[in-house]
Amino acid sequence: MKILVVDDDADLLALVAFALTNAGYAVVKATDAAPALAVFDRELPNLVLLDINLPTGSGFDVCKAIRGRSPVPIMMLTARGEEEDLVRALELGADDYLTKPFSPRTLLARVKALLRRTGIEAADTLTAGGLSLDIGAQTLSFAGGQPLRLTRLETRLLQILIAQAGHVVSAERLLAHVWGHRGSGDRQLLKQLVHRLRQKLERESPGNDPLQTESGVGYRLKA
Amino acid sequence: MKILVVDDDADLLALVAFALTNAGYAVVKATDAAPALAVFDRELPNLVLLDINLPTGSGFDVCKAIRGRSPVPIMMLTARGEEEDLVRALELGADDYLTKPFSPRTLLARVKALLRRTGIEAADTLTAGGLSLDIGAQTLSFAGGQPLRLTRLETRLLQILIAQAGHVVSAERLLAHVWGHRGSGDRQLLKQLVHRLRQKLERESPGNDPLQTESGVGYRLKA
DNA sequence: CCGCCCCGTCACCGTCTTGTCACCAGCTTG
DNA sequence: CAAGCTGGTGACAAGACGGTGACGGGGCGG
Repeated sequence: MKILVVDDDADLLALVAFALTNAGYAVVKATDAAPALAVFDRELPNLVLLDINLPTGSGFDVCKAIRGRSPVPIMMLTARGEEEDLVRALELGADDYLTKPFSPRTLLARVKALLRRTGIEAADTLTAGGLSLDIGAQTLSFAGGQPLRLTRLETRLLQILIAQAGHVVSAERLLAHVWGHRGSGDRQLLKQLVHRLRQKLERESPGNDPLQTESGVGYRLKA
Repeated sequence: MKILVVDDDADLLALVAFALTNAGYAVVKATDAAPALAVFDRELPNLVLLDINLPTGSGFDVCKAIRGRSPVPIMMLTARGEEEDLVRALELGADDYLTKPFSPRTLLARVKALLRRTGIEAADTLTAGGLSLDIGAQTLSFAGGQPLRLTRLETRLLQILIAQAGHVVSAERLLAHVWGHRGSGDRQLLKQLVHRLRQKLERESPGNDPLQTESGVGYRLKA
């Protein structure tokens, strides 16, 4: 589940990104109107959090532009006292709004409700390099092949590797993402998990290991 | 399809009731917390529209009380500026919310969306993969076969599985839908229900189990 | 009141998942 | 070359998970 956050206030942006990331969402950021659209086209997020006040161009234009190319749910962020703007945004196709200041808890509850409302809950698949990971169903599909069942840990491992496809992901980061802080420093866990996942992949598509070992650093998924 | 509307504003109540009635729903009304629960128990509506601000007792208590006895979808009605209350309601088990003022058109769209999402569509029969479920009669028919009698829980289980045919439905979601929040986390209930349903289906159509187990995730109905 | 059905609960079993240990090979370093 | 580190591999066991049978309480109709 990928969320685009657009706000020119760097502090707020960082806070929101932190809260969402902690809740398991992938976050992409933009601080102005034009970059926001560029990031949108590149990342195709599942939800957009959009500030009304942007340095150049307003949130309205961004809202309208996004709505012109996708039915993705949009939640506007407004300062108190901008209620009139709000109405305009809703008419332009925004789905919901949130008044600043708000707590991370509020943000998460509203984001979840909006996702539920628009029915985009579990339908998130990550794709890279001929692999397609369905996180909800815990399955992995090769380009044109039938789905392969994965375990919980294997899914978590691939989730981050596919999201970062082509880039090395450090062992520490993998450990933190798959096991939480508990597994910190235990490379053996990671060794075994990679080993077992490779066996599964090998059986499915022999002689083509997409998991590359970066000695002394971590692992990388072939792009 | 019966909808309970709870609001102390008589004008709004009349307006909402009018819009819903026109759209073909049966509407029952209440203007305060205690009567709302009484009406709920008597009428067992399929959906609840619930104002947060009530003369005596708050919408929270009503929401919690209803959620304690039924997984019926609940949509909260809030005035602008009550966002904090909203979060609490969502955490208490409300499924969606609507901010006043709203147009009748918006109301209908959201009510329909919520009913669709929770699988309680107006359609009395759901069909998928050669199975046809009559919710009102609690019967299931195979393609070309005679109807099979189901229990209440079996009907609720199949209702969501058929609505999501071909897609995995998580155990958590099944538990929430069949038992409400009470059954949360109790996989044994689900195990037994699936077991009993499979026995019934097996007797009816041997060697053809449409319920697929997705280990570690949930169940899926063959499309 | 009695029997039947629904369904919550317990117990047991086989399978799968996962943490842990042991060992090996390759590379680097002194 | 020896020692140490890193990564790959096999094996084992505890625990989780799903399937199954059985028991019994509560509600309902006869």
